[in-house]
Amino acid sequence: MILNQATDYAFRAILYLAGQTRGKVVEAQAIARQQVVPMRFLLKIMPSLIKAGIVKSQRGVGGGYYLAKDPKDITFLDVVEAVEGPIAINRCLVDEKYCSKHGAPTCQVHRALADIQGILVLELKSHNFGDLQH
Amino acid sequence: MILNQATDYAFRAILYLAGQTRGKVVEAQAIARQQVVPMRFLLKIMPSLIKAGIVKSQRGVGGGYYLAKDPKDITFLDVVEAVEGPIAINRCLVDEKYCSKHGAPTCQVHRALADIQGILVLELKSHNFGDLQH
DNA sequence: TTAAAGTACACTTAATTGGTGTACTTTAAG
DNA sequence: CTTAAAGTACACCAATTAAGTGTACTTTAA
Repeated sequence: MILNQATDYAFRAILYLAGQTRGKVVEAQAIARQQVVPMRFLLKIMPSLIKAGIVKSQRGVGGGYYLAKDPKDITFLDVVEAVEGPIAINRCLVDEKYCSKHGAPTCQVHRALADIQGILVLELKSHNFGDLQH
Repeated sequence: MILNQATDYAFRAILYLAGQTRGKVVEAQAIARQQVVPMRFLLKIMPSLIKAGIVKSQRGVGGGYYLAKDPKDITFLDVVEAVEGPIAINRCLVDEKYCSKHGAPTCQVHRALADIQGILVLELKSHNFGDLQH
């Protein structure tokens, strides 16, 4: 029931990029140093943010990263899902084979968990990186 | 960002006990069989539910488990915390040393996460095993 | 006294986490 | 057109956690 370190680093990287003037290309080195993230690990995380359309990169000399959209359009949910994949607070919510009642509608635990997960997803969606800026 | 298997099994065990007539002692064997939980693993989980005051046990011949209180007074949060310990969606919420800004109030990611976690905890608290019974 | 039950604790195997190593590709600048 | 600074790709690794087992023990009704 915990976000992993990669997600935490992703939050910080995006927060940092959101604090730059829009479109400014920032090298990994700078993000890593400023946000106290192991540089090599950050470099491994960034591509998933790119695939998710959250940041863009520029390769070659003077390259780096910049946000692909306005910070207020980047939610916590976007970042979590980009790094960890779709949210599932219990594996029975992903794959029915893990539901001892095989076939969700009869399992009341399943229903309650789906409920709770729904609220969590909404809440993650309601926080964005624009709000964090002030 | 997922509950572990032990917690899932605990939910099912409690759901099963909640479906029995109040105070009836049910042996681990029966819970395991009915809820499709590996018996030995269940036996390892139950003591944490006992420590948390959620179930009680009777040892010896004819022994087993029964709920320590009314199902409606057992929340999902109670069970999660009994099995997994206090909830923390990010380690920076538990131990400041993991917050790159050392000292929470200045870190905006930290604040947003604390917010989200608060909602999650409330939601877990709002579901109980009495509601599941009908 | 016996056998059925829960308890305790050590162990095991596999997966996941958090990183690193090494080689590669892209690209601005000289 | 070469160089060096940057990101990318993919394989590897050590430590931790997850999920489950083995074995010995304690409690207790019959």
